[in-house]
Amino acid sequence: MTLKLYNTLTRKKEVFEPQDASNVRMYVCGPTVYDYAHIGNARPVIVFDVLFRLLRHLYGEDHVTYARNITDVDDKIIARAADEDRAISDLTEETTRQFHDDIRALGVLMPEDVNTPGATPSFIEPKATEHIPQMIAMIECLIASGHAYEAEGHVLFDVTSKDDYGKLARRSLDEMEAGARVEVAPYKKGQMDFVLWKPSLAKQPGWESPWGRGRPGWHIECSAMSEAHLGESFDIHGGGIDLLFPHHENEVAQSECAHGGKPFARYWLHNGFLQVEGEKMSKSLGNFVTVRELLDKGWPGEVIRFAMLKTHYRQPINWTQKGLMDAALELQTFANWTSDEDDEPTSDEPASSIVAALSDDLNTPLAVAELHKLVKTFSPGHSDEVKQKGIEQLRNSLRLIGLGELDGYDANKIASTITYGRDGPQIDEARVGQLIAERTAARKTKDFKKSDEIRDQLAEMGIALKDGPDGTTWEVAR
RNA sequence: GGCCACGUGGCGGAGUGGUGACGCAGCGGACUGCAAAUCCGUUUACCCCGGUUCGAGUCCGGGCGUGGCCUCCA
Repeated sequence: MTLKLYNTLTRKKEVFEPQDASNVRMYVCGPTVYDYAHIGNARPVIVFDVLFRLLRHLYGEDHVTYARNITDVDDKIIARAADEDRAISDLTEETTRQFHDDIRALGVLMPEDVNTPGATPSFIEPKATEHIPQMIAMIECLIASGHAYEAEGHVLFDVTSKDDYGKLARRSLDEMEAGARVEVAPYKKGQMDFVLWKPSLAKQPGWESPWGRGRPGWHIECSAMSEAHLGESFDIHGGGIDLLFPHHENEVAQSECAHGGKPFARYWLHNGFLQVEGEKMSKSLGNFVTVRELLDKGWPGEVIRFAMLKTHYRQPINWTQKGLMDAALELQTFANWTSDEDDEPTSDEPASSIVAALSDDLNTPLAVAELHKLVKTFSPGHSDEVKQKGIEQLRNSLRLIGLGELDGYDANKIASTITYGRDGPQIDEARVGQLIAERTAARKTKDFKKSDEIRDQLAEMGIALKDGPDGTTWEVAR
């Protein structure tokens, strides 16, 4: 199966050819830990989790290395900790824990899920604060090679020292300088030069360095951590499109200059942006949707994940309540088939149509369409053998996109929880049971007038009935 | 202001030079006492204006709209 990926570097869909098929390496920019992850933060985590799963499927579980960092030193963190009058490590550790809880609920693979104790880990979650020496070493190397300079306690990268600076974001220095709107710090040689290291006040977190006590600039951590865990040159670098400039451009500049011009990441993947109910998600509009809020409200992680994957990763998403509900109902179609398992699986192979869809630049919406088509191949009137094989393929295919845990899934219950809250409406279950018994009795004597009256009465109480072969069941109407 | 994306049926959302993806909703049918659920079938589309082509949602140019980056925010 050929994997094709859209490479931001070339702005084309390309056939993916790893440097070393026995060790495919991917780096993704992770969160800055100072607050709950919002739905926009969750997107790259989910998208690249699917890619990680696909790579493991295509190249073998032992032949993929994935690094997704935690940024735990940053001015936003410093400011938040100061606001809340708490220790920085306290804030970053708690936020990291919350982040892990959230994404685990979204069905995202965690290092402990894939790493074997004692073996080389295939999933690393490096922290910036644990790589300060590597950052300092890289900065020293950049100074020594004439790409960086020290000024007033800062170390800055000289963008004019790299001929092809701007190649990833496709901007020229002239354009950027013409379009710049900010005042330039007086110690900068060029207005686009960016900080590699900056001095820290006594109160701020800092590390001793050749340039005094200070802390790293924003971009250097990813260059240092990817080098430490994936090497100077690796296959895939992922992140949100918003990071393209300046963050990723500057990573390229730092790494390639520190590595004697050796190419940095070979394939750059960027996920699209997200809006909420048609508006930009912003603090000023007060429409930030955190993963935690959605989970607390009663949206299962699988629904959030599925809603995300229904849109191609490069497209913008308009995140809406209706979209979530649609996703919840659609997921029921698959859960209907996968929930009851009795037979031992004979294979863990997903359907080739789903692998093919994912292999075409991670086309998850097409993969979902293929899942529906797969269900149609076995749903009604087929032999048990065909059905069994189909269900197995469906289950394996869902697992490939991280939706393998649908046992007990109940869209109606979800809808009811969302509508009425976790405690639900006040329902007198004994009374409901009594009415249903009365109705059943009426139906037995073919007194359908009375039977329908009772059903109407229950409907007014917010109860919907289902008459099945094994009797009548009820649920909260939505 | 500069640079970059995106704009598909009532809604969501793939595709991207030549047979109407797929899902929801709607409509018709099966099932059901009637419904619900489930299953089967099915109507509706490519922002606007030019151009290229035998043929354009699909390529090119212009316009409009939305969004992103350039500046802390993903």
